[in-house]
Amino acid sequence: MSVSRPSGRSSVTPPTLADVAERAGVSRQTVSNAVNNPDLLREDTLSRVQQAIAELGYLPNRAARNLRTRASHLIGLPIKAAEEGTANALMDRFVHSLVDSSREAGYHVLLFSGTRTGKAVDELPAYDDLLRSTAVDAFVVTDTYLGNPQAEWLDQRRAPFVAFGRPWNDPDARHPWVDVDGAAGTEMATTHLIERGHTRIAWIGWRKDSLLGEERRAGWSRAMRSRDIPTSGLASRVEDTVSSGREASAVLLDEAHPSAFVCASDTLAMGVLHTLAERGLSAGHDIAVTGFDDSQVAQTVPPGLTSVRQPLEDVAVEVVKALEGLLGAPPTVHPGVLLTPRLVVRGSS
Amino acid sequence: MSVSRPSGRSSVTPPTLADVAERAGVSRQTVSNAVNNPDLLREDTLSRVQQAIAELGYLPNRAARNLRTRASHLIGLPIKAAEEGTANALMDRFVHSLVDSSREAGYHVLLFSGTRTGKAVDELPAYDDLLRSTAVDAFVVTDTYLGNPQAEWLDQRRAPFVAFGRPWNDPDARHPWVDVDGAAGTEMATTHLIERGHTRIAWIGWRKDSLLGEERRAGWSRAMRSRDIPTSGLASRVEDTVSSGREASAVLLDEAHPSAFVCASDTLAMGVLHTLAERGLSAGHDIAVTGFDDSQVAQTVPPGLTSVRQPLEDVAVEVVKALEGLLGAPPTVHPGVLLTPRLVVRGSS
DNA sequence: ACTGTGCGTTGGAACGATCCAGGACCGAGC
DNA sequence: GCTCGGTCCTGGATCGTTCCAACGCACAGT
Repeated sequence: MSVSRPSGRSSVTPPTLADVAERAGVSRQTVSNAVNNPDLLREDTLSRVQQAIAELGYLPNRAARNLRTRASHLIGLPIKAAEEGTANALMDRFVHSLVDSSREAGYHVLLFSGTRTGKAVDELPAYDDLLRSTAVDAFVVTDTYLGNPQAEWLDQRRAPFVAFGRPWNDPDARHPWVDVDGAAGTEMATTHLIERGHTRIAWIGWRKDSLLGEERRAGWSRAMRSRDIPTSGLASRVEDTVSSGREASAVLLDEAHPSAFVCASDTLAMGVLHTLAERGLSAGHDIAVTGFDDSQVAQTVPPGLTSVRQPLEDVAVEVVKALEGLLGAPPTVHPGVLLTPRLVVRGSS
Repeated sequence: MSVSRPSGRSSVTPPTLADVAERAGVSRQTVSNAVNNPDLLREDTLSRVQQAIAELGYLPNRAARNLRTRASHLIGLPIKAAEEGTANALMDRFVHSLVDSSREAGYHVLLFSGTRTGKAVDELPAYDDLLRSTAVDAFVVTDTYLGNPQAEWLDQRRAPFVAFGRPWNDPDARHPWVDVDGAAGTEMATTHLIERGHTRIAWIGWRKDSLLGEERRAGWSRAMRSRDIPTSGLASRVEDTVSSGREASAVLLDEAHPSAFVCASDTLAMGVLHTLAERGLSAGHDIAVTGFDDSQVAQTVPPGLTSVRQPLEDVAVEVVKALEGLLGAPPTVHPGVLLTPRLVVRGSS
């Protein structure tokens, strides 16, 4: 009952555990238990404390809790600049779902980016700082393409993190991951075109050193081969830019005479639409096109671009599940989750 | 020199201020000063402490610092779901720049969203929780359209925040804001079309209760009127969707025979492109079109959509400047900053 | 009556930083 | 020689929470 603070201060300072304790006539620890382990309290005590909490509008101070529990209840999410001139803006849906799922699990999402030195962006110091200053409990890493050092670095450091994307280059990586079955997506797109009567279906994908690109390509060739449709001369591998897609499709049209294109990205598919527009061909009517990611570009471009839509909302949910397993008590072995995309059919096919 | 912690623990626990102090042979407070007020130290002491810091790889514990200073060094940024089927994804550039500028000012960005109850999303409880639990120091609010209660609520609560967008509905709002001169943007677009020889230039914008939309419309009519070009019958006001843009442009083409369209958004402009495609007209060749926001859609759609590009990077920089003024010592009066966009010309005009 | 066994609750210590009041030291001034 | 003022540094208290050891109490077992 000691007056540990001058009265009248409550108008500027939020109420603390001690204030609630005094009002409810219990000790601080009991209030703490009421918040974190209600089961430990007798029913009448619990309700008395809860009423005091409600009356004062008490909410635990995060900094104090974080200090004591050695946890920040924050999840670090690195963001890269969206490339200009591409259709890639899929992070939006993912981020939003990640924020929602995280909140339900008691976490918030902290954004950060690497420091730019000249042109190259080095992200590792940023990870390091956040870890060492205990600013975040874990990371979500979204790029696990070949040669990306972050996942490996974090693994070595035994820093908790979950990857969106398989550990392509590291078969015995220990961290949890969630990914989307890209091959299944392109296979759906290709099968869809075959069912529409197409047989000469071209592939425009990424350079061979992109394992992600090779996987998507595998979906196309699997669908073709399972119906004994030849694929030779129908595949092209280029950079992920609109102009590359435009040039590749022009060459393919001249040399292989396809009636449809399956692309590894919406960006490449937009390149195909450029070629068609230049030649006075109509997408969907004369030549069919499918993309990948169901970007806003795919949704709005006339006549609508058929595209493979990744279940980013579900990915985020799985990522948070994995994070909970990582940070919670049970040392669960979370191997990896593979989700299946779906095809959104629009006017371009 | 007291052994305040069991040895061997340093391998798992990051070094603390006390560790650095012991190694450098100074008190904790001196280390703290070396980090926060280097001027107070004698030169040789400072370098000795700095060396100890470097050797141990010390970084201040965020939670402890936050607890003591009653600040989280976090800035809350609410995110809304990007609407499907529109071209609006402009947050990407803004967020990235905000993260970068914030880091330079010593802050990180915390994402949050409202809790969905049924269909409506109520964000105010989320703001309230973050404030009361001292999880963030300030907010950045990005939607200040009419009827948005957040800015007003925060103002009343005297919570520190900066708005991206003018306080349209509250002339005597006290908070700092940063905005882009939309009228200047549409005026540039319209003038550009006039210089290309167009005289019948139509406007497709938003419903009248959108002050933001009315401002953009004013830029169009200002450019027209300053050259004595009549505007009657050439304006349309609809919802911000692709289909609305398509329908509005179809009606305008039939009734007013414009040779060019200035649109309040890329989404509406895409609607125009749909109409043109349906009628076998060529954007840029037969009919000129301009959009607003320079979205990825504008950048990738054939033949390229001329669009007004907001200086989002600069907006973020100004927002952080305002935040620093708000949270720093000097109670600066930061009235409001208005930036000018620029026109990115592409094939559609 | 005496000892164990839970349950519900308690007060002190700790997390790691900063705030604050004051101490050691040194040269200047009378 | 003594005080004074300033610079540089120190040790204790504190922020608000959770961890930890232990305590009072009611009840069951020998």
